[in-house]
Amino acid sequence: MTERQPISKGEMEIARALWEISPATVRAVYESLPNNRKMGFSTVQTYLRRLETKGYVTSSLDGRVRVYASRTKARTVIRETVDDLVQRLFGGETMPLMRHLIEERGINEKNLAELRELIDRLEQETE
Amino acid sequence: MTERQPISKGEMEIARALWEISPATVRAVYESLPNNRKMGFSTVQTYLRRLETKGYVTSSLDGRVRVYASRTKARTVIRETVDDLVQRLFGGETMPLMRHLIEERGINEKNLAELRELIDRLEQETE
DNA sequence: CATTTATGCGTACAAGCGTACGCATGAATG
DNA sequence: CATTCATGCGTACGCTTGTACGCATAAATG
Repeated sequence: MTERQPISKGEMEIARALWEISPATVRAVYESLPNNRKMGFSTVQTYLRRLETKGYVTSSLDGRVRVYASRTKARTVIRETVDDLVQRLFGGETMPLMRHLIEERGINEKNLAELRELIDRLEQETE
Repeated sequence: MTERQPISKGEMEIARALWEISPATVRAVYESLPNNRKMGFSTVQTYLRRLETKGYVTSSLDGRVRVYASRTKARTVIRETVDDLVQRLFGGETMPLMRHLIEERGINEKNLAELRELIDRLEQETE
């Protein structure tokens, strides 16, 4: 695994936006942000530039417009980020986070069903 | 809820260490850190000072040794932190994180059982 | 063609972060 | 008692982060 510089919280939002629509221009990323998330165009530009420096995205000029594309898979970034969080906040244990999610964040009917399925599947594999 | 300044990753490790053994001196916190986590005594000291400034912990002098105590409940900090993460990395959806945890982080036999229980209990409450 | 609009790119800048040193002072040890 | 050890407290310092401005230039519009 290539050693990348850690991604920051703000960069993460942009990385996420990008890998939903990659490849995309700064404007496209900017406009894809949730409406409530007020962040200037040039801020997005800076984040994308930094993400490129850090190795998370690539870019190339299409005419004179720069187009950014994800370079690191979402799964990878998520894994690294979550691992780090679990390490720092729960000493490396997964279950406390699990518990927290189930107990403190709303899980609806459908999610419950899916969760059950996931667990079933995992149990299959385990034995 | 009192508006606190956001806690940083490093501070979080120390906050966690503290609420496991609070009240505790700098040294106690320092020594409670996992062995692999190399961080200087004075760094821990600085983190605790900053945590106090930010309102996460309190302290008082016992003789000439300062004793720190948690002031914000673990649950609260965890909620804030996880909410933020889920927002930035999953656009506010809980399930993707759930899925990630189940699929990408090792969950053993016993955890599976507990998970099942949690889900059952939640299902009771839901209806 | 003149003007407005959009973009790239360089630069900025204060606040926060991670990590720590040094000094003064009080406690412990020989 | 003299020396070593531990701690509080002030301060430091380069790096990162969040947020953005300004200029040059190219494209679109009137």
